Amino acid sequence: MDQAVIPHDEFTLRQQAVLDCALQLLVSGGEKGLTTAGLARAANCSKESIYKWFGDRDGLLAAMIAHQASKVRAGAENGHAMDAAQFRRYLTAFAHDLLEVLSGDVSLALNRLAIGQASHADSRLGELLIERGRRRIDQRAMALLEAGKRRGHIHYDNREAAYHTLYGLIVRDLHVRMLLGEGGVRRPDQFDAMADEAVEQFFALFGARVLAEAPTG
Amino acid sequence: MDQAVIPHDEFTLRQQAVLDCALQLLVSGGEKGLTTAGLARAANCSKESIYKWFGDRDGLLAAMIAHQASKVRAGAENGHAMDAAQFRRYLTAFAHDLLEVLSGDVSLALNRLAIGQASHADSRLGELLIERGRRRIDQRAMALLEAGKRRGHIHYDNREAAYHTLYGLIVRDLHVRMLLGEGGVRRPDQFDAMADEAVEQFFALFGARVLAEAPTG
DNA sequence: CTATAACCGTACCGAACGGTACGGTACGAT
DNA sequence: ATCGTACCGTACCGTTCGGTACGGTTATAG
Repeated sequence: MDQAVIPHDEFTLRQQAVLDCALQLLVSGGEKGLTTAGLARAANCSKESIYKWFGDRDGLLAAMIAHQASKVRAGAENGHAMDAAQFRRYLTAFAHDLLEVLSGDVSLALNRLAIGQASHADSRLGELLIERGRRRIDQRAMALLEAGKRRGHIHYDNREAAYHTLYGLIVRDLHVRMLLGEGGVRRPDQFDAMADEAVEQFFALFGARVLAEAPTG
Repeated sequence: MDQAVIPHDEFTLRQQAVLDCALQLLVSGGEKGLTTAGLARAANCSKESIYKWFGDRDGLLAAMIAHQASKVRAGAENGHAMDAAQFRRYLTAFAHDLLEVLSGDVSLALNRLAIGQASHADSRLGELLIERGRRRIDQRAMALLEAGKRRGHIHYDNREAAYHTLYGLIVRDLHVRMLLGEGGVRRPDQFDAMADEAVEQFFALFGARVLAEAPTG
């Protein structure tokens, strides 16, 4: 009652608004488009508040990552009585979601930011991005794979290896190409077909029917 | 005779030395580690020469990419009388080379640079990187696939799709993770095993024996 | 009414960087 | 000897940006 809005973050609503504004600036202008003065102007707040809330610029960037990560809900389809077709649908949905997430404006901008900061100094932004953003996707997918294996829909020896293969089949080199800004790579209208094909290939490799030639590594 | 050294570039030897120095600076310090003043100091040249040779900073970056790309030799194994085992070895070698290239210090630094510049302004560095660096790798691989198909070792309908699948099986999410600077991802000692497994899986998908379930898209 | 706290807007500072200008030097051509 | 060219090293300029300081404003508590 005294807290009508669930605190999505460790941040105030006002701070979240500022962080959203910062994300928008980052998306539209890249790293150089996000300056403390510009953010203060765009968000109608003072630079002093920004520094009080987030410490310094790196703190702001970390907060932006944390804030954005707190927005994505990890869809947990635990699959009670999941038959083969349902399992396949879940996998396809995961593939589609993954492509959607990776091709999102904010995701691309944050990944570009973290990658740009990855070399000079130990800014740990990359770790933060992986830990806060990717980890829960990985967990969701691997739980799904585990459930599929338990029900005999697929077979594998190494869960992480199987997941990484699935990831590779879905994403291929799309992520890097989008990060590089190559025109004509982002085709959300083809995500359905890409997800279908990736899952098709994944079943060809790990489907329970094909036990004959298990990868010998 | 009058030109004992083959002109690898469109650049003077002196300019190439400066570009190499710039690449080294970029590798060690990231984008912020590469300043015109710092480059002039490290390469024992004047800033004026840098600007005369390369125009401006973006010209320097483009020249660095072109210079680096001119170094990698495109290994052309056209495979006369290439039997199945030989084709498989070629594919594995390609996979290994790809992992080596993508995990190289200079490659990672240049990709980070291009990705960082990808958002703000139309710097076209990403396009340049893909066109000069990736394209010839793609060509080499697709020529190899084509030869393998012609000899009946593999089967596919769409050459590019097959290649992208091969790429995904080899690289997975390794490239992005390395770009993000995640510790413990670069394991060159495992490249052999990874290449083997990727090729194994590629044959499971596109090997000539398994014509039964062609991907219906 | 007053004190305190949070915050906005603006002004300011110092450092770094891209880019330019200039004096000095080595060297080949005439 | 002299001219032109290419280059080095340094100094310089304008701008931008991260970070700080300060005065003015709202609002809540006592």
